[in-house]
Amino acid sequence: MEGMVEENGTVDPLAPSPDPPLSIASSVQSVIQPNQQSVIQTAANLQPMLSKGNVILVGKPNSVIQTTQGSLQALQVVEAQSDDSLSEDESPKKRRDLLTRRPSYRKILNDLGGGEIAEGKVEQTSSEADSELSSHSIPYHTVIPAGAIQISSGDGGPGIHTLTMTNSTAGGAIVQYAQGGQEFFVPVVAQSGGLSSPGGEDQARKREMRLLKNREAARECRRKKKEYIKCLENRVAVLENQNKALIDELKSLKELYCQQKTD
DNA sequence: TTAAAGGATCGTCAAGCTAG
DNA sequence: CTAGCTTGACGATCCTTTAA
Repeated sequence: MEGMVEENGTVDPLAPSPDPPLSIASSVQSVIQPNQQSVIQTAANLQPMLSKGNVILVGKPNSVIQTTQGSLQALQVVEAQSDDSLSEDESPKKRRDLLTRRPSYRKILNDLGGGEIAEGKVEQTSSEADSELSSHSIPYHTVIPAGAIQISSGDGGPGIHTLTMTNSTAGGAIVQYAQGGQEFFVPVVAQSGGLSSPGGEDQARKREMRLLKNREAARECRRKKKEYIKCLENRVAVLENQNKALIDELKSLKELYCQQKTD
């Protein structure tokens, strides 16, 4: 690929999601938007690529972007760290942590600003996520204490129309959800405290509750992850378009220059 | 048609993070 | 400090694709 910024680097997913592809006129001004906190990850030896107009200086941490307007934009350069760079005597656990731990999607998308993932379990911002949810029929349910009935209104979740409590007993109940033509059931355990029970039973109930919550949390987490990945894919597409436009612009300017030279 | 391979999804555990 | 939330990892299961 003969791209400029992307040739040797990857665009950081944390960068705010871009506006629609820049017009040529504006893209000539700056590859990196002044108000965007972009991070460009590059190969080690990427040389300055433009001699005039925009200069992108990379290759060393804490580099700076200098624009024609004379304004300086701090650039955080993330040095690619391969697995090899981790010391060998690092314990497997620590090593694993170093490799895997990353900011939460909520944090990332909060940083993104516009691309915030819906907070809470029943909000949804992206229509794609909507379709995904419907196509996978992910049960968007809410844990409620036994004995209580929660009616979900329109904004309470995508397509949850009716809720009915069945089989309500002292120990718990089955909550029945109807979503479109589908129905699904969720066992709900009575919240501890209201019932006197032997310790073991209480423990087991607590565990059930914890597992249920974690199950839902995992679902939610996976949904966020998918949405986040879609965000990234969209961003890649936009940046590729920008890149293409810039290449075309460069080409036409070159042609113009050559033409004028021969005249 | 069927078995194998590979991918997707799920539930669970564990550890980090955060709000109160 | 603690309870609850979030998320990577892992194993199990299901689903789809592909070759025989």
